[in-house]
Parts: sequence; structure tokens; C-alpha cells
Amino acid sequence: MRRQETIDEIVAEAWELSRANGLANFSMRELGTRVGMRAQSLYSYFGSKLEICDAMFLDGNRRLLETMRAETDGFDITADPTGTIEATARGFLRFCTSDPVRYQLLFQRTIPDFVPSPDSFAVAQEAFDLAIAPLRAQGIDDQGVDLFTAVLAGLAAQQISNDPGGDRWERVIPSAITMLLRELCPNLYPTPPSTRSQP
Amino acid sequence: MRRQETIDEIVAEAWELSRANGLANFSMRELGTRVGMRAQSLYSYFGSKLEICDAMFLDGNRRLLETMRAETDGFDITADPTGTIEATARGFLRFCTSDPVRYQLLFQRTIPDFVPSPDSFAVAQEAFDLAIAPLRAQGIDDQGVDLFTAVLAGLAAQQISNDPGGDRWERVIPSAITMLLRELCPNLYPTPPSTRSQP
DNA sequence: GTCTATAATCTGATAGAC
DNA sequence: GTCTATCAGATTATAGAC
Repeated sequence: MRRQETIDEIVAEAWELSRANGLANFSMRELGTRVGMRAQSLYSYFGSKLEICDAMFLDGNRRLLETMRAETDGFDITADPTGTIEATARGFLRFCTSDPVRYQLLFQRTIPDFVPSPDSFAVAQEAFDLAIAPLRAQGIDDQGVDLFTAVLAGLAAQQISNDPGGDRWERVIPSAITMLLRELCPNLYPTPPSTRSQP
Repeated sequence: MRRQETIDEIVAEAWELSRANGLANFSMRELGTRVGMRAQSLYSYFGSKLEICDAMFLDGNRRLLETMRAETDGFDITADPTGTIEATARGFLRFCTSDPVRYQLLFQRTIPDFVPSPDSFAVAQEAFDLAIAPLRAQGIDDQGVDLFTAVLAGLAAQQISNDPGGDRWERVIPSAITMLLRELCPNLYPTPPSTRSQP
């Protein structure tokens, strides 16, 4: 389908402009010019600018889904639970920090009046469920998952806004994951006795 | 000074409009009307719209400074380190979640072309230093502080964007702080032997 | 599907009278 | 300090020819 290709190109350019000027900080004129048409012609592909944002949201979540799938691919949850969990955590963080604007669209509510359509929200849900599957497999409960996601979200947020392009919080990942696994499944990841004081 | 009162009123209304329409999503006309003048008259108080944003940034950080001061007020760091740390953490989180737009301005870089002035940045630095003082007092190093701030930032971010107005991640605070203190100063906050498996 | 034309409105900002 | 007048341009979106 040629139409689908055009749609994909529009979305790709919308990402490009957002990365350069800030999320959704492009005009229909600007976007149209980028894809080689007048702004008005965009309306035969999308009903409004917010529909383009929704297409970006869908696209971003599809990529997240792919990333999480690829990241857990070489791992066997039952055979190597900690390896799988660490891989998903690292994959998720790399996904976030590698594209701050995408992180902003997917995980923060920052575009006024933007509400994801049911279709794109479903993909977001699917990606989230896949990402936390290794945690569920270890019997971690709702509160544990919330704690885990909060730590990952925090590392991403800090890295993006306080050290963009650097690795200051990326370097904290190992100790963060160790800490989380110690807290959430101590039987799986016991504290090394040598490093702890015995009362 | 009557001039200062007007300036304060402008900033207050800018917050109000941002809370209603999204951060910095107000026009000078709109803001002027709110404070009872034409948009053009605002320019005798601020040189540009971004200067108003900077005044908001300064105001927000001053309030953060006040909050952190008030929160640690009843505590003695040397006598009750964990109590002090818990209080500052809770105070910080309440500060963040109670005003998502303020959180967005203070802790995320989301307004295009906005750069804090040196003066307002200095206040931000002062607030941060005060907030982590109890951690430093416990000898927690740079990486430890980064881990701590990441967890707090994550709890705030998740609470704000995934459960606004609720308390889903607020309820995780106790276990998060316990986990952090266990990890970062085990001598101060030893793991209760009863709940752990002995190898 | 893409175009021209245009609606209808908003934008931040400046000049100068009073 | 506040006003009127205005600049110079932007914005999303629609109508209708081709």
C-alpha cells in the first residue's frame, strides 16, 4: 500500500521535528513541507494534529514492544530469572534514554488534550505486561511491581533531565537491580553474608 | 513595594493558568486579563514570556526550599537519622505530587528554549543540597545519592502520570525508603533477622 | 490526493500617547 | 504604568477546483 508508506513517512518526520523542537512542537505547515506536500494535504491522512500524536504514540509503543521482545529473547525465565529481569530492565532503560521525546510522549502526560485512542492504548498495555512478565513469574505482587517500575522510571527520568547524553544514572543500574531483587525476592537473590553485619 | 505585589500576582496567575491548560500554555493576553490589564502592560514587569517562566521556576524552588526546611524542622539528624531521612523523602514526594505542573517545570526540561537564570538556578541548587543533607550526614556517597534521588523521582513520576490524585505509589514509600536505607547504610538500618533466610 | 484560497483566530512583541 | 494601535506573523482547519 502506497498510502501506508506515506502515513509512515509523516509519522517519522513528526518524530524528527519533535526531537528537534520539542514534543508536538511542530506546525502542520512544517510537517507538510518535510514530507513534500502542503499542510492541508496532511488532512487526507490524519483528521487532526492530535491524531498524528496518537499515531506517534502507537508507533512508540510498538517499538517498545519489539524492544522488550528482543531483549528477553535469549533468556529463559525459569532457568535464569535474574538474568532475564536484568536484561528487561536494561533494555527498558536504554529504550527510554535513547529518545527522551519518545519517553515524554509514552510515559508522561504532557500534550494538552491528548488522549490515546483505545487501539494504541492496547499496545501500550501489551508492552507493559510483557515488560513485567519476568517479575510476575517470580511471584512479585502488585506493590512489588509498582516499586520496580518506579525505580526504573526514576532512573530514566533522572538520566534524561539531569544528565542528557551522559551515563550518570545508567551506572547506577546494577546496584539498583541488585537492591530491588534483594528486596522483592530475597530467596532468589540472597544477601551475601560477607558484606553484612550480623547482630 | 506595590510593584512587587503586582509581579507576585502575575506569577500566581501564570501558575493558575498552567495548572488549568498545561505548563506555559497560556497567552500573554489571557494572563493579562487575569491580572486586570492588557497583555502589553505585562511587558513593563517582564521582558518576555520566558522571563515569566523563569519567575515561576524561581517561585517553585523557593517553595521547595521552604518545604524541605519545614519538613526537617522537628528532626535532629544526628539523634534520629532515619526519621529525618524519611521525613524529607515524604515531604519531597508530597511536594511533587501535590502540583504536577510545578513538578514538570522544576524537574523536567519541557519548555522549549527555557533556560533558568543563574539566580533561580542557585535557589534550585540550594534546595537540592538541603534535601540531600541528611543522606550526606550518613556518609552516603555520590552514587548512593543518585540512587536515592532516582527512586524518589520515580515514585513521583509514576504517581503523577499513572495515578494522578490517587495514592498508589504513595503507599510504596515506606518499603522504598526501608529498601534504600538497608542498601545504603546497612549499619544504620540492619535487616531484621527474623524475616530473612539464613544460608 | 493534492492543490489554491482562505477562513478565523491566535501569537509574542513594539511604538508612542497620556 | 497603562493604555490604544498595530506589526508581522503564526496557527489549525475547511471548501472546492482539478
